[in-house]
Amino acid sequence: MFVLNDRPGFSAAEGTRLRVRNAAQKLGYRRSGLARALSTGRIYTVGVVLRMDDSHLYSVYAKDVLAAMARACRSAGLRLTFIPFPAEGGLMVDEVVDHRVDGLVLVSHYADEFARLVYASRFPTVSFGSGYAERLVGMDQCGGVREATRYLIDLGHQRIVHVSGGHPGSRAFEERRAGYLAGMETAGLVPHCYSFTEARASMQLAPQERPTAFVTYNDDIAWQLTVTARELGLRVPEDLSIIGFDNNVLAETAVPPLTTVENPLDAQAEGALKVLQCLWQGKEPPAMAPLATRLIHRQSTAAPPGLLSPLKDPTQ
Amino acid sequence: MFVLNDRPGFSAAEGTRLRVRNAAQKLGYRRSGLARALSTGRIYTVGVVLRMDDSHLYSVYAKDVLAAMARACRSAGLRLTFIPFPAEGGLMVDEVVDHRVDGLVLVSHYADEFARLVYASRFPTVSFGSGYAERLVGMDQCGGVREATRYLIDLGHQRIVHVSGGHPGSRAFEERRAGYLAGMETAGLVPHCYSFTEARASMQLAPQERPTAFVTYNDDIAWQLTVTARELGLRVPEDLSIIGFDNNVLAETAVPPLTTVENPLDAQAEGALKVLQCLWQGKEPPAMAPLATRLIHRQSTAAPPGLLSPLKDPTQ
DNA sequence: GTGAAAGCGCTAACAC
DNA sequence: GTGTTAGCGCTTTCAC
Repeated sequence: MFVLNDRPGFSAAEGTRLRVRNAAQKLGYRRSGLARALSTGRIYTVGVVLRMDDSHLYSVYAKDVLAAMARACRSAGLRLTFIPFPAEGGLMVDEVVDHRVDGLVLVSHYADEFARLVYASRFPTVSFGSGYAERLVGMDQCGGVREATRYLIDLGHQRIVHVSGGHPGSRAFEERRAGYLAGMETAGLVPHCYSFTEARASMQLAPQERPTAFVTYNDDIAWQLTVTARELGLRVPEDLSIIGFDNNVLAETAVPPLTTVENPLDAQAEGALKVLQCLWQGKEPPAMAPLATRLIHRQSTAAPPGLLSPLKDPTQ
Repeated sequence: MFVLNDRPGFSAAEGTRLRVRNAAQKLGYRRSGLARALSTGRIYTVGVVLRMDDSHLYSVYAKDVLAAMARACRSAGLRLTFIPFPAEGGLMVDEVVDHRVDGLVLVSHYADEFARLVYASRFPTVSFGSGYAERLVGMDQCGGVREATRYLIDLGHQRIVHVSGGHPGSRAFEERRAGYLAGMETAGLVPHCYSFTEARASMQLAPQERPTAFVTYNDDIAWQLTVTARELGLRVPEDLSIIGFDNNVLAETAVPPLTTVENPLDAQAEGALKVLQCLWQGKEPPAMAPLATRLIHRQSTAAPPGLLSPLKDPTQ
């Protein structure tokens, strides 16, 4: 009994200890993490609420977040329960706040109303990435995109276009856009924000008119753009520079590999867990400063075409 | 009290019912799924044990399996806990068999010794894909690859090579290989099984000597092979046909899109859950016949080069 | 040091 | 129908 529970300050002969263990095993005895959880109030499991993507099962972002959270949980001796948030229909708060997990990580964009209700329940909860503002462990998306834009400008680009993505109005959507706008404004260049369709159309303009660089919402879009460019006979990066966001597997495997803004998922995962741990100890966690992002240099960016010839009038 | 528990056969005025609900909510009352679990013996959660891939976080296969299981669980009103199986170090059986989940799904290849111990614990467990043989919900990998090989033969190929992958000795490794061997044998062709490195080297042989088609272990390898082929100046499928396995996102996005053997993950996920449900009801589930696979026709396969000219002596 | 008992928050079986 | 109670398997506290 006591040997099984490892009662502190219990000493038995090693022989006895072993015999008890064996007998227990033979009887098929397994300690119930469940009963322990009810008794201690901790089940050592965190729930990760992740929007189900209608597109390819789950996006590669979702998968990477899950992997990062899984790693962080494992280091922390925690288990991870995956709670998909259905695109339509959503989730009842009671479904998630029922103590089958010790805490919740709300990942990025899902209905804010849901997040509000979860926080209102006072259940230990933290937001991951670019989601609901309350108790958010996020990164400096705006700064990252600003740096990317700046980089293109330094290469000599002027007709730089931002290609939006994600959910309009979402934090990620707005901040990445804002980073681009800030970068352009600092350089005194006129900004253009396109949808994917508009970006595609713009590629078909005459060389003097079309954009020489795209700063995109994420790697998925950047990837699509490289494919489209190839189809249209444009070379990347010679004719067109493209920058992504996330630094996921697509950025690495694209042809050419994408210059992109790194999204520090592991750091965010650890940060999120740290917040939950504070909450479990009853302390209100300190506000987390957005994590720094950095630009990963690969082969999808270069000086704009014609830069070697004398600079022409940048009108238009 | 009873309205909160939805006691069967309890009838109160709707008004009262509502008032009670509101009061409860105001007090922040949440039903504890935990206590209920201890009481009923069901926590409505299944654990999915998935090998952590040292390579890209988790392989796309792992992600797709997780997605399929997540969908199946959701339809069944179950929650999914993700239990990563660390590549080195493994997992203690007690860690997983502790009643924080109702049952376990063991996905594909991890140490068989672990699987054996888990089954020995008599905890409700099922194997998914191509893993441990006991209570396995799998598909007909052998038949799928045989069909793929057959297809290439029908196109006129003769120098068809199998490119192995995965863990040598694992079920998946052996069965897919066996499917290839069977296909070749039926046609009276001599089989060659290469590693990825060998396959790569073979591409550099003279046109008359190099393979005209690869049947690969999975889409990841097939994808790599298309990249390698392009680097070497070989055209797919004009110079070289390639067939993958899994039909995952890589098969779709590869250039050209890959002909591949579909891995019916959703069906397997549902099957696995069905098995667990039997187990929960105390019935030993019927042995599941391997699910049928089918060949998805895309653009990475064509007749071998030179087929239009008179057939030359197929020596060598 | 070792045993007994209360209690975590539910469900299910049993009285009223 | 409606209230009461035992008990799920642990941890913790309190007696011995």
